[in-house]
Amino acid sequence: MDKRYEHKIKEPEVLKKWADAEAFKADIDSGKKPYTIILPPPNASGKMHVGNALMIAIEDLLIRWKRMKGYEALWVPGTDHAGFESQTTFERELKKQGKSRFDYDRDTFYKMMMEFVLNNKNLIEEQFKSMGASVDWSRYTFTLEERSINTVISTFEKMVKDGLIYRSDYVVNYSFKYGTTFSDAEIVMKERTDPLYYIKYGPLTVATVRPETKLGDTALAVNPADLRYKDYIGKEISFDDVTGKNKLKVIGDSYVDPAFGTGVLKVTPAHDKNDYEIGIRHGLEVKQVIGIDGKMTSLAGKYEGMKVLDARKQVVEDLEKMGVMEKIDTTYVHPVPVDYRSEDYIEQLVLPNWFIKVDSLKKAGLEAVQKGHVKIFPKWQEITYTRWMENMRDWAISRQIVWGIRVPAWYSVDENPNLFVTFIKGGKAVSGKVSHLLSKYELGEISSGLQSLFAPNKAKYVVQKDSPGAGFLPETDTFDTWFSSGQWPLITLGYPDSRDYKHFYPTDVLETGWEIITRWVSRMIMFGIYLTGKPPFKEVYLHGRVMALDGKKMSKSLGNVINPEEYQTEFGTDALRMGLISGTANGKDFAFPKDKVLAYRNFSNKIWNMVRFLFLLAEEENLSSEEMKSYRPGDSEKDSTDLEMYDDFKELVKSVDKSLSKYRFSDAGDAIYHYMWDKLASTYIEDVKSRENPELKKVGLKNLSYLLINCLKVLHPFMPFVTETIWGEFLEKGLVEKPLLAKTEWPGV
RNA sequence: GGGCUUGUAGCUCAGUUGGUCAGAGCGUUCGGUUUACAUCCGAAAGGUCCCUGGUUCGAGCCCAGGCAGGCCCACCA
Repeated sequence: MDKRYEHKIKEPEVLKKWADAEAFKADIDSGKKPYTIILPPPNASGKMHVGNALMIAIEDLLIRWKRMKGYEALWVPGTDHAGFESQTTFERELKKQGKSRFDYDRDTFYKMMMEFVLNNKNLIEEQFKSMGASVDWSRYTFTLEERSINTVISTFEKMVKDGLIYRSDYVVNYSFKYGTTFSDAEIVMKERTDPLYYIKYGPLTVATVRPETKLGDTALAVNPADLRYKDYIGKEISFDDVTGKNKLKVIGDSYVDPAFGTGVLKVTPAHDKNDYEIGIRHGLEVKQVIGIDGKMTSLAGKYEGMKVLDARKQVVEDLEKMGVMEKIDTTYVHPVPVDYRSEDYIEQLVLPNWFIKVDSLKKAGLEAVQKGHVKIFPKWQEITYTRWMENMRDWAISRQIVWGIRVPAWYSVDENPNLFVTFIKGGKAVSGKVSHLLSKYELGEISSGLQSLFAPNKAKYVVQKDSPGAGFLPETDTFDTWFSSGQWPLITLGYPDSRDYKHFYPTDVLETGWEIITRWVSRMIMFGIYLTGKPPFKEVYLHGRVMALDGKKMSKSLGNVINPEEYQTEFGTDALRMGLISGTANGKDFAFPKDKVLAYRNFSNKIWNMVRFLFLLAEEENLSSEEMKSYRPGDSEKDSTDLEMYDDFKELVKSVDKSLSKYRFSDAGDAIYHYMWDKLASTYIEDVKSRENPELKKVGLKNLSYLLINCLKVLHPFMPFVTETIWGEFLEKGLVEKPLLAKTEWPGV
C-alpha cells in the first residue's frame, strides 16, 4: 500500500468497479423490500453546484445505508429541461451568432434547443457520477423524452375530462423582452424612483406613476371609511380626459389606503393585479389598452400603436396642456416588478391562460400532511407547506415559451377566425388574424412555419396529443416546468402500468432543498394523490442551503460561489461529501468552510494508514489470512480492552442506525469519526502495538482487523470511495469475500 | 405588514424529553518523529451559552419582554 491515500488515482478505479458490476441496478425480483428515492432532477444543460453536491451526499448516504441494510434500494436519476432557464441560456448563445428565436419557427427552434441540451446534458451526468452517486442509470429519465411527454399529456387529458382545466383571462407577469409570462416566483421587487403624477378627475385627484394606463380605467376607488370621499361612493363623475369627455363610477373598497397620495385610486383591471381583483369584486369592465406587443391597443384611441413609455410621455404632455396635471412628485421611490434574472421590467397584462382548479387537489394535499401520511423533516417546515397550500390559488400552467411540453390543444381555424398567429415565411415573420392571413397564404404554410399563436379566451379547442386533422392549428404554449416535474415520481417509475411503478411506488423519501417545498413538493403530493390515490412519498427531508464562506447566499455577482469540483479535486469526493454532511443537522442553512473538507481529507488518509499499519504488524507477527479471517470477537480475548472495543463498536452501530433513521446525518458521521480516530487509532492501536505477549498481540490484531472491516461498512455510505478502495485491499489479502463493499451487508449487532 | 428561523470558544457549528452540557473540527500556543499517518502524536490557552425578568431544588435548554442577524410570503396606486 502507498504511504498516502491518493484519491485522484483511487476514485476512478472505484467508479469503474461499480459500473462494471452494475452494482446499483435495482432488481424487482430480489424478494427484498424496496427502498426508493427519486433524485430531484437537475437542469439538463446546467452544471453541478454545491447544492447538488449536498443533495447527492445525503441521498447517496440514505440509499447506500438501506442497500446494506438489506433493502432493494432504488435511486432513480434524471434531468429536467428547466424550461425558461434553459431557453434563455440558449438564446444568449444565439445572440452571439446574431440570431434570436424570432428568426425561427417553433419546430425548428425546438429541434435546435434539443440539440443544444443533448450536447450539454453529458456534463452534469458525468459530474453526478463522479460524486459516487449510486443511482440506477438504467432507469435514467429526461423530462422531454417521449415517455415523460406521454405521461404529462395523459394527465392533462384526464384533468380536462374531470373538469379541472379551464382557460381564463388573468393578469400575468409579462415580459415584452422575452415574450412570455413569468410565474410570481420568478419576479422580484426592485426599488426605483419614478415621477408620481397627481391627475385631476373632475372634482377628485388621483396619484399614479402610470398615467398611460388611465386609458384603461374603469372606475375610481376610495376607502369607504374615508370621510373626505364618502359621499362620492356610488356616484358617477364626469371629467375631461385626454381622449375627450369621460365618465367613471366611484366605488368604495377597503383595499384603498386613505393615507397614500390623495386617497383616491384609479382602477385599471387590465393592467394591475390588485385592480383586477377590485374589478372582480365590483363587476368592473376589463379594458386592455396595452397589447401583447408592448404597444397601445385600439382601445387607447389616438395613442394606438405607441409604445408604452412613448404613450406615457404623450399622455403627460396632453394632461399638462389640458391643465389637469395638479403636480408631479419626482422623488417618489417605489418597488417595481422585475425579472429576477435580468432585472428587466415586467408588465402586468391580461392574457388567456390555461389553469388548474386547485381546490380539490390542495385539500387532499393538506390532509396528507396533517394526517401524517407524509411526514416532513424538520417538522417546522410543515408550517410553510400548510400556509402555502391554504392560500394557493388556481394555478396558471401555461408558458409562452418553446422549450417545454406543448399544451396538447388544437384550434380549428374555421371555428376560430380570430386566432392571432405569427409564422415564418421565407425567413420573415408574418403576423395577423388567421382569417385574414388565409386570404393570402395556405394553411399548410402557416402551420409549418408557425411560431406562436394566441387564442382568444373563448376559443374552441380539442385536446389530444396529435393533430385532429386538416384545418387545425396547435396551441403553442408549453406547460410550466413544475407541471411536469410535479409528476416526476410517476414519470420516472412508469405510471400507470409498469412493473417499476407497481413495485416501487410510493417511494420512501423525498430529499430536497427547503426552498422548493412550495413549488415542487406541494405539486408532487397533489398530482400523486390525484392520479394514484397515494402521496408519492412517505417522508420529506428538507436540507438547508449551503451558504458561501462569508456566510452569505452564494451568487455570481458577489463572486462568492463555491465550486464543488475544486474541493473534489483538491481533497477528494469523500472529503467533500463528509464536509457537507457534517453541517446539516437541523436542515438549516449553513456556511461551508474549507476547513471541514480538509479535516475529512485527513480522515481518509488516517483510515488508510490504520489499515496499512495493521497489515504491517500482521506480517511481522506471521498472522495468516485464514487465522485473521476466521476470528470472531469473543473467541479468545484475554485482554478486556479487546472486548471493550467490540462493545463500543456495537454501540456505535446502534447509534448510527438511530441517527440516520432520524435524518441526523451529522451525528452519525461524527460518531464514526470519533470511534475510528480516537478509540481505534489513538488508543487501541497504540495499546496493541505495545503488547509484549505475542499471543495477546495476535488477538489484538485479529480483533482490530475485524473492527476495521466492520467500520468500513458503517462508514461506507458516508465516504464510499476510500472505504471501497480499502475493502479492495482486504479482498486482495483474502480477508473478506464479497467483491464489493457497496453490496455488502451492514454489520449485525 | 404577515410568517419562519438564528444568536454557544477567534471561525464554522453540535448540545435530541431541563440534572457530569459547557463540547467538536479548524485556528492559536507549547512540546514531540528509533514500526503507520506531519494529511501525524501529546498538552494548553480560550466562552457573562445576545440582554432583562420569570418558572424550578436546578435553565444554552422552558415562559415573557427586549436587542441584533438571516430567510420566505405579500406588496400603497
